[in-house]
Formats: sequence, structure tokens, C-alpha cells
Amino acid sequence: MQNVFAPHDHASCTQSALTTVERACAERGLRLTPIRKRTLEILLEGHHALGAYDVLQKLSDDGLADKPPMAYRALNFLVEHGFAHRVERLNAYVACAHPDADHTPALWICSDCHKVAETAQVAELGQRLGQDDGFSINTLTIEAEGSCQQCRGERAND
Amino acid sequence: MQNVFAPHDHASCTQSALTTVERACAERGLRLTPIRKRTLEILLEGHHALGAYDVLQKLSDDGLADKPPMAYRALNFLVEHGFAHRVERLNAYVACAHPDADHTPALWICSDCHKVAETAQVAELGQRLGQDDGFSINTLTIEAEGSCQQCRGERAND
DNA sequence: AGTGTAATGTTATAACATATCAATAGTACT
DNA sequence: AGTACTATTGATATGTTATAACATTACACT
Repeated sequence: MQNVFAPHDHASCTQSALTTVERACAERGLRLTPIRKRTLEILLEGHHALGAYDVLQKLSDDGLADKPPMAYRALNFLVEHGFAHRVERLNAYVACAHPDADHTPALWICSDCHKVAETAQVAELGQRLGQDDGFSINTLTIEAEGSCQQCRGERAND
Repeated sequence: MQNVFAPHDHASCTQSALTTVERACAERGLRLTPIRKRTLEILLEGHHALGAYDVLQKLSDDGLADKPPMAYRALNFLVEHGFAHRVERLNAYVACAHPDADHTPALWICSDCHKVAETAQVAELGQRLGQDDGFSINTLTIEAEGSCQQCRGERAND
């Protein structure tokens, strides 16, 4: 998994995510309807978290949806099936960087460039944390705000 | 640190938290004004997360505050100084179970009894996670939703 | 065509949060 | 005590995020 904070070929990055999701939907009998697909594309435009109303605005520009529930439904579909993540700290959403894996990600939110990256699976870690307290975890949220290597590097050159 | 999910002497639990916060404020030159103190007491009434407007309602019942900013100011004061935590997943607030330590807690949210517990410090763990990605963490959020031992035990008896 | 289910469309409102400015209370100094 | 300073509170208005509830349309299967 490449570092989303670093410069990269974003077009191919987007395309591969889209293809992966399309395949996953086909396999699982899920319908990637126009609204849902466009919502995913919108989230994939950058590695930034977008609020539901930001997404709605773009959907509205495209004439696809113009009421809050429409955006929320599409976003919830993507989140439910692991094609996007909700960023709790931002009340916002990001496209998933590797939608083919069933994973509990840790999200890194750079407060400088506002990009959001995710790590590999950390579910195991959570289970271990919970066990100490006899707590059985359904869903785990790990999010950090800080600064990415790229932004720290740039600040050093100021 | 005792298990908040388990039955316990809540009066003394509350009292000791209150005393600890009072002492901390005295030491650090912070003003635990009536609104702030009452807000803490409200959060301490149970180990549940309360929304800002729930808190506001109670403050209003006591004639202490009746406008949203008043509740938010008190809550933010408590959170800033480590006397309460914001639960991102719930957009809600819990009293801190050990307000004397500077800590990054992991919060366990029982979806059955709705109590919220916290573990000991997990900041170190986060730093380690972040390092792998060259990410420098300012604040770390770890929250899990699941079921506590007590509620699982009770369900077994259904 | 008829039925069941999933998805979309629409209205209204609930729930959460803050910007801004005015008034007041506490505090520190002369 | 009086003044200046700062923190806190009081009040208005609005911004932002999210969902309940219900109607309609599209699709899949018989």
C-alpha cells in the first residue's frame, strides 16, 4: 500500500480503486448505482475527507441528487460495504484505500494538508486491548490527527 | 482503576472524582465555576455519555445555563483540562474516570447498557503505530463499540 | 401482469456546534 | 478605592450534520 501523503499517480490510484469496487459489487451482488458510483468517484478525487454536504453539492452539480438523505444513503452504502470510511473526528468520509480487504483501519489525519491515510489492519490490536477489560469489540475506531512526513519536511524548508 | 461496568459504590466514585478535579483546579489556577462544576457533576451522575444538549437541559433545570454556547463552553473547559472526554462516535461527553493523569484513553462503549469505560494510557501504542508511516501524532482517538462483560453475562441468562 | 424488494425522491425536523457581540465578574496593580 | 485587564457569562443568530417518515419508482422473479 503506497503512501497517500506522497506524490503519486493519482489517476491510476483512482482507477484501480474504482475497478476493485466494481468487481467486489459484481461478486457480492451489490448494485453500484449511478449515485453510489459517483459518490465514490467524488471521494476518490483526492485523499481528503469530505462532509456529506460537500458530497451532496457535487452530486447536485451533476444532477444526481439534491436532498441530504440521498447523499447519506450513498455514503452509508459505501461505508457498510467497506468502500469508504467515516472519519468520526471530522464527521466526514474518505474513500477506502484498499476496498478489497475486510479491515479495521487506523486513520491518520494530517492537520496541515488535510489528507487522510489509513494503515493496515489493526483489529487484532483492538481485540487485545479490549480483552483486558472483558470487553467484546464489534467495531473499533482509531484515528489520529497530526502531521505527515511530507508536511513536516516542507515546514523545515520555510 | 475499577471497572465502571460492574456494580460499585457510585457515590464515592463521584465524590472522589470531584475532589480530584477541585484539587487539580486549585493547583493549576483554574476556576471551577458553578456552571463548570455542575456540568462535571452531571457527567458524573452515571458512566454514560451525554450530549451537549442533554447537559444543557439539566443545567437549565438548575437555572445555571440555558443557551447552547454555555454548555459547550463548560464541556470544552472540562475536556481541555482532561476532566472529561469527548466521545467522537457519539458526539457526546463522559466524565473522566481518572482526571489526575495526562492520558490518551481508549473508550469502550457498551451498546447494551450504554455505559462508557476507559482504559489506561494508550498513547505510546499510538506513537508506535504512527511511526511506521512517518506520521507524527498530536492527538489520538481510540473508541470501540461492543458489549461489556456484565451485559454479555445477563444476556446469557435470558 | 402481479408481487416483493431495493433504491430513490421529498418534506420536515432533529441534533450538534459555533461566530459574534454585549455585559459582568474576578484579578492585579497603583 | 480606582483603574485596567482578562476571563467568564449572557444572548442572538446561524451554521452544520443527520435522520425520521412517508411516497414513488425501478428491478427481479414468477
